[in-house]
Amino acid sequence: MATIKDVAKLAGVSVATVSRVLNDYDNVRGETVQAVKKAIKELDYHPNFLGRTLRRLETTKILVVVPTISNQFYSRVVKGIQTAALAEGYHAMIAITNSDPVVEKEFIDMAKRKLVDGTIFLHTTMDAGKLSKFAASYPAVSSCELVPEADISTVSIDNFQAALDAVRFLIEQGHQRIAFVCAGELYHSSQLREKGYRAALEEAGLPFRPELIFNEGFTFNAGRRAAKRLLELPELPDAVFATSDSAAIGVISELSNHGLHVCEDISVMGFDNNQIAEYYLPSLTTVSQPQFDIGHKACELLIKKIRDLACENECILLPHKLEYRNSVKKRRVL
Amino acid sequence: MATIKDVAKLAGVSVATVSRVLNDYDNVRGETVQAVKKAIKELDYHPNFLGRTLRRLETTKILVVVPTISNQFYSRVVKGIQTAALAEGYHAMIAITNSDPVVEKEFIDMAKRKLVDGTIFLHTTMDAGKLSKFAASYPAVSSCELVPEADISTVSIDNFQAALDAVRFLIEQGHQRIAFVCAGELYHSSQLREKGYRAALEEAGLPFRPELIFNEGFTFNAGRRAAKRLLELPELPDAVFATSDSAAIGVISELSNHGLHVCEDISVMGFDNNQIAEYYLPSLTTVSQPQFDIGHKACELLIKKIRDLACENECILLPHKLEYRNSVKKRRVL
DNA sequence: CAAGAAATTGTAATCGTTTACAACTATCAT
DNA sequence: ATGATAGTTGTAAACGATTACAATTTCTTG
Repeated sequence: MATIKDVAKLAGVSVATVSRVLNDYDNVRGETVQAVKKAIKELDYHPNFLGRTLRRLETTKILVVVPTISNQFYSRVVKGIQTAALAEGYHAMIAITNSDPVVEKEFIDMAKRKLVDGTIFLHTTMDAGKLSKFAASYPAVSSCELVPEADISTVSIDNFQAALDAVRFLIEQGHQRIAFVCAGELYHSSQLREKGYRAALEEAGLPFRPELIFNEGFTFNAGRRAAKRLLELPELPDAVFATSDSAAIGVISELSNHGLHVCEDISVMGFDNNQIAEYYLPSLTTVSQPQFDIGHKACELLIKKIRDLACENECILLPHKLEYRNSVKKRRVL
Repeated sequence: MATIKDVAKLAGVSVATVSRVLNDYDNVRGETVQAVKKAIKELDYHPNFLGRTLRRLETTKILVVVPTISNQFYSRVVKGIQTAALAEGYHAMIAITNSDPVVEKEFIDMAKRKLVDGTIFLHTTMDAGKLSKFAASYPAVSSCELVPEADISTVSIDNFQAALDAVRFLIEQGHQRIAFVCAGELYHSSQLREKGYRAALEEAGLPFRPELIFNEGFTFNAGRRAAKRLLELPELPDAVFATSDSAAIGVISELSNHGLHVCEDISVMGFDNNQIAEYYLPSLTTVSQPQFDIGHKACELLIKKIRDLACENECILLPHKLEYRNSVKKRRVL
């Protein structure tokens, strides 16, 4: 493998001059530049990044810690991150943790060991204390699934308001017994959405029924499990609000297996607005999150942090939107 | 940021000794080890990876070049890669190119500049010449979407045989007019599958009808477009074989919009066996690819290459399998 | 207790680059 | 011819680790 020395020797100049050519300095004579470029080509030389990185102490890489990429939600956020990163000359590297703290720790180590300039967490298993401490010493941003009380810049939607809006809509359509499929205490977003759900019931004067809360998770199978349990209730709900599109589809799938027609017999609403929400039959009424923008903004905040670790933390909420499709029964207009 | 020097000073030893402690050498006195570890803890020191990497000229990172992660197919392959990598002490980093040659080039540069030890392409925009040249100088493996004639280790399924099996199955179920939704010349896999499709027709003595070939692509919308065109045919086909599950679902969705019932009125078969194939209504009969295993094997081959760049190239074909579900009409048993 | 062996530690070179600084060359006004 | 100036180029010291080799200390044994 050719190094800068080989190039220097072949071009008959010093390594410093080669380096200057490589970095487009304008204080090198035209002829010299040509000679160096010729040597580079001849040797098929590619500067070793580690040398530069070590010297400059910057990698122009950022790490994105993701629980999974099977979920389209995250893949869209990642795309937003990557776009913003590229625009500023950074490269986004994705680390999939499967929410395994051990794996996550390994990747965080990469950040601590300066293999990347900064880290974006789309979900972390760290608690507020650990995360705050990490963010104090290394550029980092938390997004999507936040850690309450952590001292770090964040980007997400207003999960409380989004759920409130969704359930309000269901109520407006005449639904009263509304089941809620959520992911439990482990996910802050789920808790906030549950608060929104309750707030909507309360403002409409509807009773909160604990038996309609299904703490099963975000996945398709979680939705299925919830639907199975729900079908055993003495009285069926009018509507189901699931905190993810996957779970919503799991619900629909299971209800269909039992001969129920979603929309006609029972309404189902999702969350996220993944592609599947649009493509499913019936297409899914859902809460749309600006996934790309979330990623984009998170990356911008991170780069700000990379440039000035001491800069003020920002907590950004981006707007959500209801997406009206065919899984929710419309109020009959009299 | 603390460096090894700071630790050495605080512990009252040389940097060499600290390094030995860091790397678990057994020729350091117990007390010294303790002193060094204490200093490390006190300074919250994390060895800078770049120093080590530069010295050892290995990064223990591998790069996975992916066109997209929105497609579950790739995310499962990536999971296989990551698992195999971790088992050998490597970390997989994912680079999303959107099949943009410029972006891909940037990431390939990372490999050339030694920021990673090796590269796995799940799809590349390079031609055979470029890819072969790259693979000759840098550890690399090509997988999933291969480049014909390229000199590089590969892992995939036997796309010809898989399509042959699929179409044979459709024919066995009594279908005769079988449409084919594929991705055209850009994708070698698609071409091979078309050959398999033709071979199956031929061996059954069925005519090949060019008007039943729909070169639209792998996506949901590709499937929709194909279905739209297909609905304008003077005579409807009995079955549609799509080269991806997404496209198959696009077909189903569009056909449903026109009041056709998939399975009863027309059969649809997919390819890949993504989660959606199982979850869709109707669930999708499809060709299952061993996605995890493909990734796993590809990573193994890559690590072999990293350890010995000159080792023989291997071209591995993994077994596929038909997954029988509810989108294909069964032959009536008389 | 001396001498050699073994265990432990330190010194300094090294990986491939960047960059401060010095040094050299050419140009030009005086 | 001289000195100042600007434009090029080279020298050598970083960056933060690892590691060959040398040096030191400790242990063993006759």
